[in-house]
Order: sequence, then structure tokens, then C-alpha cells
Amino acid sequence: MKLKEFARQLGLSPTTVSRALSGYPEVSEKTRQRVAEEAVRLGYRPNINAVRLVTGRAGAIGVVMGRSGEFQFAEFMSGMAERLDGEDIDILVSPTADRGLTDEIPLYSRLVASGRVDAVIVHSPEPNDERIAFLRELGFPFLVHGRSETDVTHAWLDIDNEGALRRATAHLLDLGHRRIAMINGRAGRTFSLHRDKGYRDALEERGIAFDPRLVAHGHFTDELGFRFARSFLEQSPRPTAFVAGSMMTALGIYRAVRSRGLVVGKDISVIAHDDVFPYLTADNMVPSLSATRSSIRAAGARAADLVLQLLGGRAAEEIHELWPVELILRESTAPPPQAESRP
Amino acid sequence: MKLKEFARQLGLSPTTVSRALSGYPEVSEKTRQRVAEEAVRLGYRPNINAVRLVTGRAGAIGVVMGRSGEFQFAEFMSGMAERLDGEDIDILVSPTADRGLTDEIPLYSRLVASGRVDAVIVHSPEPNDERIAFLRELGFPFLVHGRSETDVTHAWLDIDNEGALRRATAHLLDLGHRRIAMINGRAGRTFSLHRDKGYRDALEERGIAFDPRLVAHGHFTDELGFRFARSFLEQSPRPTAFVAGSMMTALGIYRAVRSRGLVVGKDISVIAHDDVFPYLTADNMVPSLSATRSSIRAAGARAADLVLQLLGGRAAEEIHELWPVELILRESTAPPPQAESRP
DNA sequence: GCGATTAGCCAAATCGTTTTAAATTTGTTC
DNA sequence: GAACAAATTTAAAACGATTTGGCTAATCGC
Repeated sequence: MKLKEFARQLGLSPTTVSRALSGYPEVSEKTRQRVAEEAVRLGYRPNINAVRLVTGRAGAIGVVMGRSGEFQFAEFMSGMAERLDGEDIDILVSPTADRGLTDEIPLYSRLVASGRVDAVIVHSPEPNDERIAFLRELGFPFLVHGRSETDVTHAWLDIDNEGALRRATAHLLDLGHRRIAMINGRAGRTFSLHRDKGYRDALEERGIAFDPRLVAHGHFTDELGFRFARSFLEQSPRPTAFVAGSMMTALGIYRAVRSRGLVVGKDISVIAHDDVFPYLTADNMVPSLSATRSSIRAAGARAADLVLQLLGGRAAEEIHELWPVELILRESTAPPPQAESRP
Repeated sequence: MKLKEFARQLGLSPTTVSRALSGYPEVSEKTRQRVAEEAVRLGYRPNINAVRLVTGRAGAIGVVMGRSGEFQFAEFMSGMAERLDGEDIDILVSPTADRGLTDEIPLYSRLVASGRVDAVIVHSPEPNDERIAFLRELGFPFLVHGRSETDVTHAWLDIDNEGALRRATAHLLDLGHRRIAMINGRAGRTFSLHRDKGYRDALEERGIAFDPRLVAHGHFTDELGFRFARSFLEQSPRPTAFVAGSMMTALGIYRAVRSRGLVVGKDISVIAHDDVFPYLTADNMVPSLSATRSSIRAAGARAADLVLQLLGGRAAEEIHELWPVELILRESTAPPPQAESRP
């Protein structure tokens, strides 16, 4: 009896009050004004659960959070939260055990069926991602953060991983590097494949043969960065440069290089992808880290924005956004030892 | 007309079906069984918003997410999500601009008033935290992650920061270190004060004078770790050991030490606090990092558990949990150069 | 065998909104 | 000043569950 009571105090009907607050055109400007002011003064707020029941909207966007390794997650979500501030939309977090993507299907199924969310965001898809097909089949609104190659129409937001790695690799080649190792993300994910492609295309453009022994895939952890880098450095001839998928991987590489008595930015060049974290900055590393950069917080904010548009009725097939990636050169890249840089 | 329809198909009344599914005693075991089976078979699930409206419960726990620096956040939340899996409780994320705590009051106020959450978790409190007083006054359920010194009764879960730093510092003193610098967390927060105290108590126990020039406070970022460490290392005599509040800080310290041409684990000892992240492990650092350790993911899971108890009616004054912290010695700690270790 | 319990089930009220369809007031035109 | 249209406002019907209070039939004590 909350709206009822509030309306009574204003000498209006619940209907008019409800409409005034929701900005419907049928109510006079003067009344709307008064209602708005009194709502603030008397502290009236519609009961959110009643609103949700009657409108059939859940008032929340779902995100599935993997168990391991995803330090980017907080930044992305924080960006979402920022954009959603002021809207009456919450973020709902669902945990997953982080096994295969197939195992995630029941999770999405529950999430959708529970009616707790109006849309979900799918992260790190594969080229032929089951989750996308599944959600599309259900006709449930979703946005993919990343890309897939499926025919199924869907909204997505991604960064230009391929271009980023093409430029990073090309730059290293221009400096004179010939053996460039890559420590990429989890095998099978589209973003990893795109990075693979950018890397290979750059090599090919310059007529350098691709050597599979110089490429590794795995989670973005310092540990894998270290282990892969160590094993690459044992090769002979060893690589003179690394491209890596994350800041954590770069930390591991730095350590591996140092542990071999080599110096980053002199003996070994490194370029890594930087999602821009407040707590770990490429510029502060020693030597400062050259990086392909794109703010994942900004992506989170934009993702929330696009989901809102999707829910507002914009067609999924219209929502495709590809963000360019900056290449920022710092001290960790230099010509290889005893080699002249080429023009 | 969902429950109604489902009940009709079973030849039962909505009342009985609802009770059967919620496990009330007034319904016979046989009927309950049948209802449960048919619910699965026919795919009936109560509309969550209707349930929420009628029960008055929001079905969610709120967490306020600061904008900057909180890489621990994702792990904590992931732990919560893990525990909440299977319960019908969601996690709701609210962003904050991360200014003073006072500025957060309206945010908590909105969160509570909006009726979107049944309880909130308050992070990193101050000894006399306004948020705690505010929530208590409202009579709203909440759990504090960390501690405060307020008289206001409230539920809390914390780790023994004081003990952790006392042991870490004592260990360094036992190794023979006499000038031990501390890079602590944000000034004013209780966990920082507890660490200060543990550090100072250890010094005092051994009769070493406390030198305020050896202590710094700030966000847990690699940048501050680096800057503070650099400036400490410029002192003369310079410190021979560091204790630090986070892994990121430790990364900064390692870099600073190296940039001065010194060696961690030989010229300079380091002990940092490790919240246990899948992507950055103390054991893998070079040299491996001695650390005070406590899983923040486990804390998140337990926090969710305690909130559930709180909502289940357990008294807030009963819910106080203090977790011990391990001290794990690795390669980053050693006796100071040209000093004998003391017994 | 009878009144009192009790186990099992149900009809209807309720939660607090939005929205449909209808009623009222106001404004315009002749 | 009547007739009609347009602008406001309203009463009442959803939304889909839970829960109160009541009803029937089976069980029990004596």
C-alpha cells in the first residue's frame, strides 16, 4: 500500500502517479513536476519487485564468471557497473566451474529459465560457440564480448586482436627480429585465433617462415608466461623477441628472461597486450613494457550500453563493434643484439 | 497463470503445490514426491519476481565495488558466487566512484532503499566506520569484511593482519634485519592499522626503535610499491628488508630493488601479503616471494555463508570470525648482508 | 460409537505495481 | 451555449506467486 498511500497524499490516483513518474505523455507537465518533487520529499520509491513482476522484466544483466585466472573480469564488470549506474539495472554474477564451454550450457539454461536476468553477456567465445547457438535458439537477448564465426546472428563487441598482433609483430620484424615467440591465450578461443592470424600474417608479409615451435597457448598467468618463456629460451637459436597476450604473461616472461641472465629491451624484446589495470601498469615495469593497449573497463561500459540498446529493441544484427587497439612503444622493444635494424 | 496451470494439470490446488515445493509439513510425502517429479518433467519454475514480491525478499546480496585498484575483488566475489551457487541468491554489484567513505553513504542508502538486496557486504572498513553505523541504524542486515572498532554490534569476518605482520616482522628481525620498511595499505583502514600495529609490536618486542620514515601507506598498486621502495632505498642507511601489503606492491618493490642494482633475497629481503590469485603466484616469482598468506576466495565463500546465516536469523553479535594467516618462507628472505643472524 | 484431534487439502486474500478501458474535465468551434 | 475533440484523470484488472483461515475426512481416546 505504498503507491496507493503516496497517491492519496497527493490527491491523485495511483495511475496518474505511476504515469507521472514513468514519464508517460498522458499526464500534464504541471502534475508530473509536482509528483516528481513530492516523491523526493516524501521518499517514495516504487517497489522494485512489484515493478518487475508486472512488467515481466528482471532488471538485471547476467555475467558468467569463470573460476580461474580472470583478473580482467573485475575491470570489465566495473566498467559495466559504471555505465549501469542510474539505470535500474543490476549486474548478476553466476559462477562456473570453468571446464569446457559445453558444460556452461546448463548454466546459461538455468540463468535464462530462472527469469533473473533480461540479457546475458558471453565472454571469450570460440569460433563455433555452442553458447551463442543455444541462446539464439532460445531467443534470449545476449551480447558477445569477443567474436565467433557462427552464422547465427548475434550482437558483439570486440577489439581488433588480429590487427594488434599484426602491428606488434611487424614492428618487431622491422626492428630486425627474425625469431619471434608468441605466448597466446587459451587455445580454441577466437581471440587467440585472431592473434595467431595477425602474428602469422605479419610474418608472411615479410616472407619469414612460421615456426610452430615458437607459439604456445594457455591461461593468462604469470606461471605459464614464465614456463613457456623458459622453454622457448632453451631453443637454439633462441627467439630474440616475445609477443604475449597479457600483462601477467609479460611478468612471467620478464622473469624468465632475467633468470637466464638476459636483459629485456636489450637481448630480448617484449610486447604484451595491456587491458589497462589501475594496479599494474606497463609503463611502470622495468624496463617499461611496449604494449598493445585497449581498456577493458571501457569495453565493459560499452557492453552494458549495447545490452541496453538491445533490450531497447535495437536489432542484434546491427550491433557489431570492433575497436582498434593502440600500439605503445616503450623500452622493452629494441633491435636484436648484433643486428642492424632494417628500414 | 503458471502455477495455476501446473496445479490444474496435477489435479491439485495452487496452495498445495506451492507448499509441496517449499517443503512445508502440511503436505503428504506422497504428494510432495509427485509434485517434485512433475515439476521437473513439465519444467515448472516459480516466477522469481512474483516470489520476491510476495515474500518481500530481494534474493540478492549487495557488494559495493570501488573503481580503482581492487584486483582482490574478483576473487572475493568469485568465492561468494561459488558458495551461493544453488541457493536462490544473487550477487548484486554496485559501483562507487571511490572517494571517501562518507561519499559511499548515499550509495548504501540507495541500495537499501531500492529493496534490491537483502543484505550488503561492507569492505575495508575504518575503525569508526560511518557505513556500519548507518546500516545498523537502518536495521539492515550486513556483514563487514574486515574489522572496525565501533561499539555498534555487527557481524564480521576478518583475517589476523596484526598477527601476520607481527610474525613477518619478527622473522626478519630474527634473521638480523634492523631497518625494515613497510609499505602498507590505504591509511585509515583498519586492516592497515592492524598491520601497523603488528609491525610496531614486533619491533618493540625486540627493542628496536620505530622509525616513521620507514612506513608508507597507499593503494595496492605496482606503481606505489615501486615509488615507495625507490624512495626508501635512497635513505642512508637504507632498509635491508621490506614488508608489503600485496602482491602488486611486491612487484613494485622487486623492480625498485633491481633498478638500484640490488638483489632481492640477498641484499634486500621481502615479505608480502598474498591473497592467493590463480594468475600471480608468490612461489613463481624470481626469487620466490616469502609471504603471509590467506585465500581471499575462501573468505568470499565464507562471507556469503555468514550472510546466509544472518538472513536465517542468526544474531549479528554472534558472527565474528578471525582467520589466522600463514607465513610461508621462500627465497626472498635471507639474513641481511654482512650481518650474522641472531638466535 | 461419539466427540475431539489431526492430517491433508483448498478458496481467497495479499504483495505493490503497471496498464487497459472508461470517465471526467477542459478547450475549441460555430 | 451546445457539440465535439482533446487532454487529463481514474477504477479496476492484471502480473504469479505465498499464506491465512477454513473445510473435509481420517484417526484416536474412552
